[in-house]
Amino acid sequence: MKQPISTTDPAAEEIKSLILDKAVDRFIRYGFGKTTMVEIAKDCGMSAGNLYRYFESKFEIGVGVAQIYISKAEQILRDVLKRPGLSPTQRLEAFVLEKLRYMHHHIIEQPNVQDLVDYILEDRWDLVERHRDVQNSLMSEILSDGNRTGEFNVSDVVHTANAIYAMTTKFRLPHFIKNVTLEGLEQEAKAVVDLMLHGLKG
Amino acid sequence: MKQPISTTDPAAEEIKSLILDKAVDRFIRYGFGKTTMVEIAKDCGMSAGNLYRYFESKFEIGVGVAQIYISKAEQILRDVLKRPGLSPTQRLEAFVLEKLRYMHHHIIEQPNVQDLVDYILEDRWDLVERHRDVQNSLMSEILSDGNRTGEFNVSDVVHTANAIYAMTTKFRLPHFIKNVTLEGLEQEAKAVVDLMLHGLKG
DNA sequence: ATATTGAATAATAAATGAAATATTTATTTT
DNA sequence: AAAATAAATATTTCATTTATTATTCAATAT
Repeated sequence: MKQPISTTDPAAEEIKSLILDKAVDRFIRYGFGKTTMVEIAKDCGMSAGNLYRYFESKFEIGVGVAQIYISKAEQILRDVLKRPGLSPTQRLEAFVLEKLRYMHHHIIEQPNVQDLVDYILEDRWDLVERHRDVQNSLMSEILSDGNRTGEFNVSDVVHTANAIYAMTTKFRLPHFIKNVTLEGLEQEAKAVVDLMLHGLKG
Repeated sequence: MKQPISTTDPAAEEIKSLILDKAVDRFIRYGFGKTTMVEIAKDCGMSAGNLYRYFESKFEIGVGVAQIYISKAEQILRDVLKRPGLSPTQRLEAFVLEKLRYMHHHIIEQPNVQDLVDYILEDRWDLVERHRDVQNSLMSEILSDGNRTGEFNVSDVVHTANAIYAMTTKFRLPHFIKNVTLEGLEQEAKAVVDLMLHGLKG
């Protein structure tokens, strides 16, 4: 088993980006399974064999594409934290809704990519965990901020961020997002956020 | 297409029960796919063709078995509502935890039946919806009771029961229950229940 | 007449082999 | 030497056949 070339070489990094760009175009149009290494290579103006100097396998190209989509989602969520003029409460709701909208958009508009990401994440639970950790870390910031302003009263922000993540699981699962309207889902998500804010006793 | 005999005939009802009993034994041991109609018929002391006087198809036998398992779950949850000496808060937590334990038990101890139920429910969304409605109706009773005692302050019990159902989705999904310990799941479920009780502002 | 059977048919799943594709390696180019 | 190719090999996929199983139905028993 031959290893790809060093990832620290800056020129190689550009070629890897090119490959991911061309691959993603194919994956969007035809899906991961229907895209061949020869096609990706041709789009990049190189031979199929040469792809293996940059990626260990077709699967690893898929991993690269999935990581791009995960990174985009994380960027959107980071932007929610930077959005000016929102109270912690509003920020928390926006956080949940933006993730829901991102998922819904890709499931509806780019089902092939969504299928690819799901397929990759089946074998790469570590990426799911890392993405969860990033989200929980961002959520912890929102909770800490709420504590600061007095809006929240959360004793263990990390523990609570985890509980919120569990509570909002449904709004990250393609199975529950397909075949229903975004509007209906948003209403349901808002109800969940409202309940987690005020509690049954409030 | 020949229809099965009338379901109001009491003798026929007993035979249908026998068929479901024998079928479930096979499904538990060998799974739905590996069980043949001839085997079920032999266990019942009849011919395969005769099964069709009682069930339209093998799939409908599966539906019958799935309904039994769903009914059992609902009975367990009804029992939680009758359990004496519990506060509404404790009842709510017990409700969520009992469903989780029932799911976990079947996923771990009887994976073949769990697979069958999942397979049937894929094509019978109506059964999922009915089961959800039953659970939400029971949860509404718990919430109303909490309002009565002053423990809860829920303005729209049905709406809130729906939100609780959404919040606890994760604890009903085989995908999230496999490969983790029941103890860990229970802790997570308790954290979710605690958060939905007190809210972030409490 | 009703219930049941067992053979006949239809549908499904498993097995096979051929074609396509991923991956490796020997060779050529830069 | 490093980079890339193109041919060689190993896997996987896909269509086709074969076998199994579900379902129907004409015949038989109750």
